[in-house]
Amino acid sequence: MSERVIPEGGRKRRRPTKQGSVLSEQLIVETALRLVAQHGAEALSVRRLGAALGADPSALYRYFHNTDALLLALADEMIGRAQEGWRATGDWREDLRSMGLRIHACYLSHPQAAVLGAYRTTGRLHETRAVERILGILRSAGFPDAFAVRAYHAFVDQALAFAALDAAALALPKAAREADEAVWNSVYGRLSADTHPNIAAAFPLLAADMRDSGYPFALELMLDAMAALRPAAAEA
Amino acid sequence: MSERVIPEGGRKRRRPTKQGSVLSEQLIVETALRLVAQHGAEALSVRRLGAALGADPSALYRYFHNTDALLLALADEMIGRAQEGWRATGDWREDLRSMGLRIHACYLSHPQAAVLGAYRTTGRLHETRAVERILGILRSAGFPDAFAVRAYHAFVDQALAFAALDAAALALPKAAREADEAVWNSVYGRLSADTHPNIAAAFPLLAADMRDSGYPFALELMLDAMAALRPAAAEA
DNA sequence: ACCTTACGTCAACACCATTGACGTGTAAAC
DNA sequence: GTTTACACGTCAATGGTGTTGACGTAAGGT
Repeated sequence: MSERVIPEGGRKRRRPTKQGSVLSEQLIVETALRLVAQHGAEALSVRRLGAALGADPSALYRYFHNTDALLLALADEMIGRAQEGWRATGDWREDLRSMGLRIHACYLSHPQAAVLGAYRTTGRLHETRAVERILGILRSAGFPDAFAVRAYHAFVDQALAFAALDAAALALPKAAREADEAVWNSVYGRLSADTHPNIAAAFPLLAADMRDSGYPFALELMLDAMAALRPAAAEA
Repeated sequence: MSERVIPEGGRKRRRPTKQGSVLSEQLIVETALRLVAQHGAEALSVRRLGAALGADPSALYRYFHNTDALLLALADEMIGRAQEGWRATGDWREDLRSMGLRIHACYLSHPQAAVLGAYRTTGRLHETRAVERILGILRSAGFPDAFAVRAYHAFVDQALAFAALDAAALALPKAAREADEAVWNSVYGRLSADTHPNIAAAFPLLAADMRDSGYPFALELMLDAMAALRPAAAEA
């Protein structure tokens, strides 16, 4: 088939499908996200997406090289949505914090899609913009480049990793999620102080804390550590 | 089929397969892990696992309710292996560090199972032991319970989240993984300094750093921050 | 030696991603 | 205004996947 996909820029002949939809990369991405939001991640297949679009499944291959390319497009769309309306304040800690929490929150609002895309490198528009911004925050905070790069890497991966972890828990089939949650009371709440003294001593606090995401606190610890390592010359 | 699976305890009639293997839950788990380790994530399918065992694929359903149950069994096996031979040194930082790195490394060695198991709460033996140990490290380091619990949560979730993130990248089909890696050179290396000044300035460092996991550095930052928040009374 | 039944096997089902061939309608060329 | 080229939606087929019900055989208890 040599090359089936035409880049979105040069599309002219928009022929409607039998059922009347006019396809586009954008429409496909939006429909896919909607499909996932409504019926869960496992509902995303080429066949079902084709049906939801009112088109033959194989028509998608005119827009995306394969399903993986489609996933990357979904991932990038979500990064874009996370950054929508974000503004730098000039306070590096505050800017990193808000960026991290936004990414986390946005992925959690589409748990099923987050699971699919959080760990991909897309190289697409929204992603490069996010990278540029975060690097910019760190470099203009006065961190030397070598440190800024390592800090960028740790920060971004932490945000995406927690987002994926928390999203995955949310995206679990209802039965499995409830079973996992019940384990805290049915197993950890009943461990003997003889065999598990630390769990027994901390259990009430533990059960309460595990209900929420560990990300905000982990993020705060990371920012603390970065602040402590910031060159004295850069301090305000 | 009512109930096809017999719990491992009550198995008596071990009939060899046509090709002579004698199946067991343990053998299946081991073979699956070996399959994944040797031939990559894609090699793990019921059919291929059956072939590797010298048995009809459907025989597996006599041992596991479905593939999800099989993968959970793999994950449980891995938690055990991660802690095998671990010993506390009494230095809380060193103990947390070694525990975190072990979990991370162990999950990475079986990415396919890690992706599915990292965000589940099993409440099984190996898991409760790990929780007890980590809480113990923090409490006997002198952190008050309320802080120890939050720190435990952040620590564990960060280890699992990074493990899942890095494992997911490894578990990608070969083509997709290579494409993601190539993006760093083909996209980020070619961004103009006009539109993306920070990326352009930091690119060589960035490309080098992104090749490895961000976890070790993120872990170190977390330990730094915890050390700074440790009550003065507890300091040696 | 007889029963019971566990468990390995077989065949079938429903789904999946992907591809090559085909023809039609569109937009550009003249 | 007609013609022409080809983009793109459609169809059919391929080889993969997990899962299940029916079946017979050999193992274990008696």
